[in-house]
Amino acid sequence: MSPAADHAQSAAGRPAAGRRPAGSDTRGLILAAARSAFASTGYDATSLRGIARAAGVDSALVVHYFGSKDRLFAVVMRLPDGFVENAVALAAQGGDGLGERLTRFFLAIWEDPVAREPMLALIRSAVSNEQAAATLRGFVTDALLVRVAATLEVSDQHLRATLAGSQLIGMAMLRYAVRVEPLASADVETVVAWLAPTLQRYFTADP
Amino acid sequence: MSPAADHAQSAAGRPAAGRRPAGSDTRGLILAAARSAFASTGYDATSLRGIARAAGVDSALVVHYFGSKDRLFAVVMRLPDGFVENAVALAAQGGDGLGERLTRFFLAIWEDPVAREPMLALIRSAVSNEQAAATLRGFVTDALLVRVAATLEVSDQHLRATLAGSQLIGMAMLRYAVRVEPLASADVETVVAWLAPTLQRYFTADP
DNA sequence: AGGCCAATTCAGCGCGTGCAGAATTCAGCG
DNA sequence: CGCTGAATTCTGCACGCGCTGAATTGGCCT
Repeated sequence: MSPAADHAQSAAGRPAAGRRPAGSDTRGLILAAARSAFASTGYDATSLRGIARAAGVDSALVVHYFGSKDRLFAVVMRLPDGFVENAVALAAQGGDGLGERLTRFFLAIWEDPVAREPMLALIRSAVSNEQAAATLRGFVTDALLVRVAATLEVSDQHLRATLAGSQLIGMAMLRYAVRVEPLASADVETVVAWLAPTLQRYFTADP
Repeated sequence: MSPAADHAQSAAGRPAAGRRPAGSDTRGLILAAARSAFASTGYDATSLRGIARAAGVDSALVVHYFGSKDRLFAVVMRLPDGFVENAVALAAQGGDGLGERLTRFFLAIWEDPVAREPMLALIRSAVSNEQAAATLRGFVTDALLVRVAATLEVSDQHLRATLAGSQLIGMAMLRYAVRVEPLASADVETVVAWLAPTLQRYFTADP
């Protein structure tokens, strides 16, 4: 009955199987839902079924598009293009003001809502998932900070880089993940003003 | 058959139900296993069955002793006595050298294998479990740093305290949870030498 | 108009989870 | 020696998980 709308669903019945009208980016919907789910609860505590529910879709469809939870996570985790290159370029400008430039760069990523979600997902997953921890380790050490530190002419480059990373990650945890006030609501300039000298000292101080 | 050893287990059979010989602190065994399990994987990813397996015990026994997973977690999370009091006492000694004393105190907790496990459990759970996050928030702000900062005569006490906390927690994450080198293997004095001035500046600097 | 195939849902398998209840074994006490 | 009650295990329920395979629908191309 009611043949005018019989294709979508039978009254209050099931959502009706079959292909949807063109232009409906279902894959994109799923990806967005996954991004937000992984960002807010981390890898382990996020379920394919939950993602599917949030995207208004059957959970098998998630598997259909992405193959497995692991592969979906990997897609979500792709960082914005040029991420690492930017960081290295920053360092190439020399040691003076490096602390401030790095702090600004790191904060800019977190303040950008698109880039923030993979970052949150990474931090949330790294503490309880060994694979994600390895990714974070690799990112913090190899990809970002060591290459930054290598351009400096000081001893203990690796230790200095890790210390700088510890301040940045600690800030990200309290400000964006756990949301401790008043750090969570402080404006960017205030945070930069406090952190930049710390990083500068880690990179250039004598001891 | 073999009536001499028929009470423990029937050859390679089941572990035999019933009460154990006296003096076997089973509850303590379970608690230790739980501590280590929660510390290494966080609340959500830890299962009662896993804890029971590690303790060489049936999972129902864990429930018998502790009632529920939540209650077991709560018991594990009890911090060593006088934890907070020590921190406040530290601050009462005045602003000079506060950065170093606080850093040393915080590191001492993490270096102590008994106190380390609840701390790890807290950090590992806080990022993906809202209840644990609230605990961490409360600890960082109310219990510890605010009371430390309140004894100082500077503006922005709360922000300063949170910044100090961000450096300490970031260090703990990289050094103890994710274990990024060379920070993870650096000796305590080195870490103190680098972090103490940072905290001192957060507590007393002008801007 | 008709066929192909991607998109989508459904049903279900095998597993692990937290937890409850009954059954068993034993230590300690009178 | 026999009771009692705590300690311990067994069985099982109801659920959510990741993932698979088959079925259905309907856009798109010729």
